[in-house]
Amino acid sequence: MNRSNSGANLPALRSHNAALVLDLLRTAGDDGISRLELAERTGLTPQAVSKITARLRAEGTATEAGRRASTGGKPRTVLKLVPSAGHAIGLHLDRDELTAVLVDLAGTLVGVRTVPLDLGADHDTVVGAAAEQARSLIGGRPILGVGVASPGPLDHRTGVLHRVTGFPRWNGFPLRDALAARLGLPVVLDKDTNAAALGLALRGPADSFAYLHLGTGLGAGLVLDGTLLRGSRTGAGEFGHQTILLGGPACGCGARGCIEALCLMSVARGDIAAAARFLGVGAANLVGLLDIDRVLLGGRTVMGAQDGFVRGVKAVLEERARRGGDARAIPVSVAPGGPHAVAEGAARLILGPVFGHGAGR
Amino acid sequence: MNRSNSGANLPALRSHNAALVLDLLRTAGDDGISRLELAERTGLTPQAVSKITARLRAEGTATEAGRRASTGGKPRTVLKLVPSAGHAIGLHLDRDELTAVLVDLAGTLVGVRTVPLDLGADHDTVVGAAAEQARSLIGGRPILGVGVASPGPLDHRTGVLHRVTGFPRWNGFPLRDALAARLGLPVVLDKDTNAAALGLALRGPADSFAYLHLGTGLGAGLVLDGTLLRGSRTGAGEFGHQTILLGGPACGCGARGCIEALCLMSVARGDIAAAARFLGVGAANLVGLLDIDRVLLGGRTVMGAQDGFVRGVKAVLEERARRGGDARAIPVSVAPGGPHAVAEGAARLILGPVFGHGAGR
DNA sequence: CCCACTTAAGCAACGCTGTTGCCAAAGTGC
DNA sequence: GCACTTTGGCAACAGCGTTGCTTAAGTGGG
Repeated sequence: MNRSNSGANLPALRSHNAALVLDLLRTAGDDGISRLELAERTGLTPQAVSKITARLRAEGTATEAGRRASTGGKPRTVLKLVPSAGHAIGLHLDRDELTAVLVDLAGTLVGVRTVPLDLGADHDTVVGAAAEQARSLIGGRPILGVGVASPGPLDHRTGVLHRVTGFPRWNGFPLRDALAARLGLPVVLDKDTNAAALGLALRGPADSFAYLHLGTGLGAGLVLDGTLLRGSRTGAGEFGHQTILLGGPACGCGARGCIEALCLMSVARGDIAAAARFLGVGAANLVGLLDIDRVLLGGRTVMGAQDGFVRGVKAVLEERARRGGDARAIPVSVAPGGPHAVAEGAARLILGPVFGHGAGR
Repeated sequence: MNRSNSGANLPALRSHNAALVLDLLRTAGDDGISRLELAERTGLTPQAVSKITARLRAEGTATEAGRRASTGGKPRTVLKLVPSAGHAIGLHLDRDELTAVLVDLAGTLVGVRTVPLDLGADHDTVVGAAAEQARSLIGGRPILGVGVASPGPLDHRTGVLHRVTGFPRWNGFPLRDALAARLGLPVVLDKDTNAAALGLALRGPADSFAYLHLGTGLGAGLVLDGTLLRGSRTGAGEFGHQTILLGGPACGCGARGCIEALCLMSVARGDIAAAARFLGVGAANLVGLLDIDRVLLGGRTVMGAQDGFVRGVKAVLEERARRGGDARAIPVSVAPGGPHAVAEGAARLILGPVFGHGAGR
């Protein structure tokens, strides 16, 4: 059941269990999963699973697809998700570019459109462009909703942008509601780093990780136990302005010794190893504080020197593990996913709740 | 409903709603709460609340206690928790002292015992002493369980201690099961900082905060949206060894520039202001990363110079807020609760689940 | 003082949930 | 070919919150 302060009734119970089963079907992917395995994994009785899957099959969300080998009796019937039963739109509003994707229930990319965008243009132009790209991808399909990833800061719960760095015009603009009104669809807004992290979270099992994004700035998306951490004001993940060198070089934010400043200065000097070490120190702080399972790196700067960054961050974390007497250090790797990763993650803002991955906070 | 990967059936639904109502009764305290207000707050229908409260009254957990003023019709009947309907034991195993408390359902202290303890003694002696103190407080009352707070690191899920700093003998000892076997009661084990934070979390509404504990070491308990963050290996909250001054003075952990080292050195010099500033820098990093609502300070060192620490930490956070253009800085205060705060928090490890504050992870 | 009105809370019937007991279907292997 | 194992559906059921209605217990105007 999802964490909440609200009471639960029978419809809530039903949709909770349905979402749980759907999530297992989604995770199973092309392998499929049998009714009995669903029963084991959910703790429900086989009969309850039969009823739930019958409903899902009736509405077209799931289907029978072959059977397993027998183990001495009737072989198990394999159930699979029907990815085409639902679609979601993901929009990535970047400073100079707009990426729109259409994905199916399984999260598979069905369509992409990328167009130049001037985030400095007026509200109507930008919202209009976003709506147009979304509509051109939909093509008459029933759509669950539209997820929008934008540079922060913003408020996820109200869907209002704050003072987006470099684009003061957007301060206070209710982007979510404006777009929802244009499209007549549910819209969810979140930070770009959060969308990226959510996309990564829904790829695997529910664990804890940090996604560190080094591009023109440095931000983080935090996933704890499979749930995106947004913080009280959608401000969580301000990783770039963590102080790691008191009295260090000045940062654009007005403070001194921020990771972002140290990293970017090293990158500007061409010293990837130094940048990676600074990033590693921040990652080590974060790993200690949150006790996460892994660290993922991404962003244009990282992608330009993947090995150097992974090696450098890994070295710092291994040093930390040795000091602590831990057998294994936290693994570091480059975040999977191509150039549309953020837009695909934005679509997961819509897909997540379908599979019981609640809104978080 | 609590977050979980397991299916929910009718008994689960029932206990979820019952816990929700109980939690509202607990929060209401002596003021009590009416059935209609319970219905509004839970989203359940008034009739459902009537049924649930009838069950709670039948089992003795809740009771009617007076009525509100009329607003033109039948006055609302006030319901209250019956604190004496259940009790829990909290044990605080410190390096040189054992504190045991008995609290009722409302978390009110009913009994305390403090005895000297040598954590360096053998397993049987320590477990025996803990069991004896617990038993002496119970006095025949029905007890929900025993919560144990111990210095870390340890594994909350298995109830096994790891290499407790300075006491290698405990490495790998299954303290939870050993104590449960002695007492014949459910036992939950957690870190002392986590117990303290949980105690603080259950005092007010579900928000997000960090409890920073500065004593012989420096640790943190993190509560996000009312839920204790334990991390994947009960290791979350390692705050003392966050690097904030690269290449700084050496720390006992083997690294350099850890907050703990900087703080303790300043304290040793008698420079509370400097120590507070270091603590503040760590707090600012944490506030940015997790976007929490408030910061609470505690521990013997802080208690010895409360004003100095609060002022120092507050100053750094205010500076941070000014840089970010935020109207208000995150408030800082000294954690409430007397000398038994950790033991009382340990008891909340048992009481929490009764009120739907799940085990977290 | 009475009566209309308002508000609170319970009773009874109900729809829907997952569960239980039972049985048919569909395999394996001696 | 028959005994056995395993899967999965059917039907009856207990229990959840909901709905429609009734009763209880106040206020306040005439």
